[in-house]
Parts: sequence; structure tokens; C-alpha cells
Amino acid sequence: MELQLVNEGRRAGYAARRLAEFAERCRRGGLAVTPQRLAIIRALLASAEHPRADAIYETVRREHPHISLATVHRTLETLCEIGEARKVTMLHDSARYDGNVVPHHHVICVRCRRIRDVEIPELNDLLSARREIGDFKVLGSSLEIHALCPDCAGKGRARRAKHGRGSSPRTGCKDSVQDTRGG
Amino acid sequence: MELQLVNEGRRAGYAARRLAEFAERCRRGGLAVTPQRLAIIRALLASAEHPRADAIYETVRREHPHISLATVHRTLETLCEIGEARKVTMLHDSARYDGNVVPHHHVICVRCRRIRDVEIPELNDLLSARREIGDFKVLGSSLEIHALCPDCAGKGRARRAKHGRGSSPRTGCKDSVQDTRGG
DNA sequence: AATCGGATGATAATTACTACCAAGTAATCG
DNA sequence: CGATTACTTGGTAGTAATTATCATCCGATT
Ligand SMILES: [Mn+2]
Ligand SMILES: [Mn+2]
Ligand SMILES: [Zn+2]
Ligand SMILES: [Zn+2]
Repeated sequence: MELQLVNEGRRAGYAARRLAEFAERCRRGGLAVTPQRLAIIRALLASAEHPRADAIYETVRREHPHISLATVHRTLETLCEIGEARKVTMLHDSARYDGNVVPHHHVICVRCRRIRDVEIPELNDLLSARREIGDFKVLGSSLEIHALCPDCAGKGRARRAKHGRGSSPRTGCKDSVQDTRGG
Repeated sequence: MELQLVNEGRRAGYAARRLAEFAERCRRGGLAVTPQRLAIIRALLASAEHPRADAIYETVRREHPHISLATVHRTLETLCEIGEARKVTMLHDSARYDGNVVPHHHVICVRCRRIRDVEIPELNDLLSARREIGDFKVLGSSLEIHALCPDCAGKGRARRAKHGRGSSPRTGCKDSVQDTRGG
């Protein structure tokens, strides 16, 4: 299995390209291009840390001392909605526990957050061959498969919407998902 | 790639076995076997929902109307520490954002929570073949590799401890990890 | 430049936990 | 079995992250 830590130089080039297209993409998505949004996406693209809102806030503050933390939270969420960012922690809103301690994986409905167990023995085999990745010592792993459960697959298409907020209850990052299957 | 939703009957059998061994395992771990702990592990094992603390609370309440929500939180965390349960949401404490929207995966240091990007093109290929799992419509997926970063791998062994509480800062589920590599 | 709907900042409110501490109770030991 | 004691629990106050509210502001369009 090929498996590589992402190289820093590559990321920097990618970030520059994305930043260049940002204003255009905002307009296309019906969002105003504000200095705050620019500063936030710039800070996010500049980081390889998968930062939290408060880290972005501290960075952006240096150039925009008046920016509000609420704006940072809102904006990061908005960026996820239009597909300009991704929330790494799709299930971060509250802790979910599992009585099944045998190694296994999960399918997660991105709309209602139902979670079901999945077994992928081959994946476990593939991964357990790896003792380290780069300079990280591997302990284990867990695959999240993002999906729509039968109940949610039927209901309204969701997605789409020219530029509406489109909120779903109890959901941090709404339905938008790019993931493995994006492109 | 073999990939199967876990069958309900199998889970029930597993749960019964685990429940039978629970008291013994508690004592071995230096924990008292209290009615609250029994009720909580029973509720957790009985559920396939990967419940949150408040759901367990509601269930357990029916038999123990005086139980405290704080006890449920504490106990679930304790169960994770002794390996009798697993927190599905290892990064649930705060949202982490990613400017990289190209499909990729992550290595996460279980101690300091550093996150770095990993590319596993073969995995993406394997999974993108799947349009659905059981009756879930697959949208994408994301692999979390749990690991120790170079900085943390050096520092004290952690783990072990006969029955101490062993708390690490800002960490919900401490260092304990079973995952793919458990057995 | 005028208009106006979305965006922002300040702050209150909410949510999910976590810390505390007095009181209760498993476990151990006569 | 009853005393001892360390571990647990319940009740509650406190904390941290996020979200809601709303008056004001400003980017986009005309
Ligand atoms: Mn599970
Ligand atoms: Mn990433
Ligand atoms: Zn659903
Ligand atoms: Zn680390």
C-alpha cells in the first residue's frame, strides 16, 4: 500500500493556487468577498496544522485587530459549506461511545449522524503492515465512510441551493462532503 | 474489497459475552463494580447506535432514576480508559479545519493531537468502487490513522498504570487506543 | 453615489462537558 | 457479620466551544 505524508512544498503551491481563485469562487457562490474572509482563508491555507477556530483567530488578528471570534467561527463554517474548506472533525459536536472494542470501522450518515459498524478485514490487514508513517509511530486506525442512511437518502435533495445558508439541525458542517470521492 | 455492515445477531452475542466478563475485568483493573457501572455498560453494549452520554443517561435512568449525568460522563470515560469501551469521536473536543479539499487522509497523534495529511491513492480507488454499503449511499470517506508523533513518542511511556486515573491535558479519551491493530 | 441584502462585532445564551466536595458504598480485613 | 477506608456517586458550580441575536456596517449592483 502506497502511503505518504504530504510534502510541504506541494501544499504551499496548492495553497497559492486556491487563494488566487478564492474571490472568483466566492462571487460564484453568491458570497461577498470581505477582507475578513480573505484573511481567514489565507490563514487556513497557510497552515498545515488543521487549526481550530481560535488559532485562526489569533493569526488573523495580527492584521485585523478588530475581527470577532464569532466571525471566524461563522466564516470557517461558511467556507465548508461552499466547499472551500473541510471540517476534519465531522463528529466533533459531542462524544459518541462504542461498546464494540473489536477493531472495526464506521458508516456515518452525514445528515442525521446515524453510525453503523462496518468490517473491512482487508483494510485492517493492509494497514497493520505499517508500523510507522514518516516519523509517526502507528497505533491503529479507523475509517469513516460518509454516507446517507436510507431514511435520509429519500428526503429532499439538500445540496445545491444557489447561496442559501441551508441549515440542518444539530449539524456542524451540514451535508457538504467532498472526501475520497471528490475528484 | 470485502466490506460488510455488521450483523445485529452477531453483535448481540458479543455483547452478552462482554457483559459476563465485565465484573471480573473491573476488579482486575482495580475498579469497584457498582450498579451504576453495570447499568451503563449494559446500556452501551445493548445499543448499536454509538450513543452519546445523554442517550445512555436516559436509558439507565429507567432503572436508576437517581443516577447523575455526571456519573454517566465519568463512567463512559473510565470504560474507555480500561478498554471496555471506545470513543468513536477521538477529536470531538473542538472543530479542526482543513484548507486542503483534495481527498486525503490523516495521521493523528493521540497524545498532542497534531494532525498531518496522508495520501493513500490506492485506498481511494478501493473505496470509490463502492456506491453503497448495505442500504447507505456512500458519499466519501476519510481514514484516521492514530499514532504518536516524533515529539510524543519520546516522552514517558504513558499507557500502563495499574489502575491510576492517568489524565492528559485537553484530551477526552486519553492515550488508550485499540483500533485496527488491537487483535 | 444611492441602494440594499448579506456580513460583521459585541455580547448574551446554549451546550457539553469537567471540577468540586460532601455523603454513600464496594471491597477488604478481622 | 461489622468496622475501616479508599473509591464512587450525586448535586451543583464552573468552563470552554460554539451559536444566536441584533444594531451597525459595507460590498455588490445599478
Ligand atoms: Mn462501532
Ligand atoms: Mn488534511
Ligand atoms: Zn440519516
Ligand atoms: Zn504528539
